Amino acid sequence: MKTLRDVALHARVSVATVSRVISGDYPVKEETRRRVLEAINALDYHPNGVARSLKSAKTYTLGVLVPDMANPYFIQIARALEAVVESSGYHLLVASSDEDAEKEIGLIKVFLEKRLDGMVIAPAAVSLSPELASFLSSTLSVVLIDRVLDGVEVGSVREESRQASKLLVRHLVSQGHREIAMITGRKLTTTSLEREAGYRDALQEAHIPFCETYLMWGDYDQETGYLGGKRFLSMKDRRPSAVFCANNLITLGFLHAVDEVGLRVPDDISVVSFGDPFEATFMTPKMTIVVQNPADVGRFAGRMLLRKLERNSTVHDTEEVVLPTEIRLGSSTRSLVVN
Amino acid sequence: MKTLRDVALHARVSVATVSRVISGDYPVKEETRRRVLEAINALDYHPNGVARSLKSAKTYTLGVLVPDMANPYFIQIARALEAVVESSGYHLLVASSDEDAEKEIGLIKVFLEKRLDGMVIAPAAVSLSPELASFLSSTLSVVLIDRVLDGVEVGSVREESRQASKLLVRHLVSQGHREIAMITGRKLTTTSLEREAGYRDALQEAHIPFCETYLMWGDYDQETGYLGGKRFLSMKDRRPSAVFCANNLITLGFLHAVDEVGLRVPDDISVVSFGDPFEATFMTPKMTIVVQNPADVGRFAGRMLLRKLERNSTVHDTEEVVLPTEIRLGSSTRSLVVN
DNA sequence: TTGAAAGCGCTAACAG
DNA sequence: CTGTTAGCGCTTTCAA
Repeated sequence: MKTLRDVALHARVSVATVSRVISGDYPVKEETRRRVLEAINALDYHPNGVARSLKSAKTYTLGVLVPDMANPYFIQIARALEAVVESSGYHLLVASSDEDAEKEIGLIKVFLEKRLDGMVIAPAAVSLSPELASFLSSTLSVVLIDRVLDGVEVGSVREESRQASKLLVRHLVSQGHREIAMITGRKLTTTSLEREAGYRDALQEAHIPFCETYLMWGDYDQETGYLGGKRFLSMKDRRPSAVFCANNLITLGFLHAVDEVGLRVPDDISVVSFGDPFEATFMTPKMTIVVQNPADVGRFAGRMLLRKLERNSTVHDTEEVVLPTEIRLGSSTRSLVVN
Repeated sequence: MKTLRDVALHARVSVATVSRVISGDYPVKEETRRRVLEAINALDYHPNGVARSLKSAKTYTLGVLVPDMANPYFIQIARALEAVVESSGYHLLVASSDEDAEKEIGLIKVFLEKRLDGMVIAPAAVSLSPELASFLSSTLSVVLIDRVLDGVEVGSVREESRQASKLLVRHLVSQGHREIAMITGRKLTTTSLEREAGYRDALQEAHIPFCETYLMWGDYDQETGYLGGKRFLSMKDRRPSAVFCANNLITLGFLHAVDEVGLRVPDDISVVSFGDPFEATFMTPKMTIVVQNPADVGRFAGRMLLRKLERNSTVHDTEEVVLPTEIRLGSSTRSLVVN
């Protein structure tokens, strides 16, 4: 790889002059500029961004840390994020913690060592070590998405979950369902808690007693949905008449189980879930879902991060954005009410 | 951010000693090491990877350039790639050219400037400028996937496409179809050409004349599948009895169109396509597809890249891996043959 | 076992 | 308009 010095030698000028030509906003004699440009071409010179970053203390790279790269939800967030920040000249590094708190800390450290200018985190853990937490928020521009992290006082963006869950379950109730099960992800994340709360809200509202056996905790993946399906569908005497799946992947796994057992939705069992509107359209039957909007989450988070970057201040900007969601009725539930 | 110097001052040793403690493989007196470690903790010191990279000329970061971040196919390649390289201590930067040759060149330059140690490219363009091409292959470890790039003499990995396409279409023929249309992505990419060739192979084999109006070119996205569907389904007199969709996204769009027009698969029209086995399982009806295996593509490419990195040589390793594919029959085609 | 010092390639004063 | 030079933070001889 060629360096500034090589170019300078070739063009018979100083490194400073070459640097000036490249940066563009310095007065350079036309003839000199031409010679330098020529040398750059002749030598296949590509500026060394590493050296530049060391000097300027800016990498123009941001990071996003998601809990699961296999989940389209987070991929879409990352895409939207990338689209927003790239227009301001930033690049995006995507990493996945695979829902592992250890790995998450490791990756945050990697981001720190790579001296990224800022990062967006969809936390796998509920909290970080106090040192890292306070260090993070004081050193870097950070925005949290989807979940909040105890002790990390920064801006955050997520989608409304509790009310949406309540509406979903209320819809089931209105159709006469009373044995309503729920399959959800790991305990104790912001979203899990909110979705469970919404579920309980709706039950309470309908005076349906909450039943421990109807609530299954697992991960936000297909495996959990599948296992949940197997469990609930095999309940001889009191098989639930409806199931609420807490995310898109769980839904897929659950439908797989339903199919395998030879049952049908909604004839044998009703299903409601969180999901992607497009995906849900191509499933059979069309699902009744809380329409999630990862692109908006990414956009908001991106803009918030850019704002922090510009102010390049460590202002305690603890804005907490909660985006509204809506539910979309499909044909995945059956009414038990006889008119 | 603290620096080595801060730590050295705090521990009352030289920067060299701190560096030695961190690197680990140097003899340091136990007492000194303890003091240094203490200082590191006390100061929240995180090594500056940028400075390290400048000094060592290694970034331990690889890049992957895909044509479309919205396509699960490439996402899965990236994931597998990441899994492979991370076990060797590398990080992965993912970027998308959005099928834009200009943008692709821009991103390659970004990768070059960031001094990534190597990169995997799924080219959007058919060729690069000769200079960049030769420069690339001589400067960096590069592996191509999915498509080949004229003039870039490096290793490549892709999935068999031509024979697979032929089998797919032959299956339709065996069921009595003769009006078989095809919807495919941009002209002139390796995979497009191979899939079209396979389609033609099968027609020729069955002595069915190739018909220009039955072949639609577009992009590898839902839009194209949708438009293709609208076009073919509205052919009054000679609507094709079967359609071959060249990738997963086109299939989704096509099915959307079928649905909108009020027709059904396979009763009104048969469909075969390239796709993800899992996805295809949850579509209705179960699709007849060429089972693609992006994870393997990612793994092979990753291992090939690591091999080059280790030899850290610019050996002209032009291995060209073509992974085998297979077709999986579903219920998305209807036999026109009366037994 | 430790310290001093020379760069890695670049930018930005400062001086001419 | 152009050149000289001092670092950015780190690793690594070379001496001590």
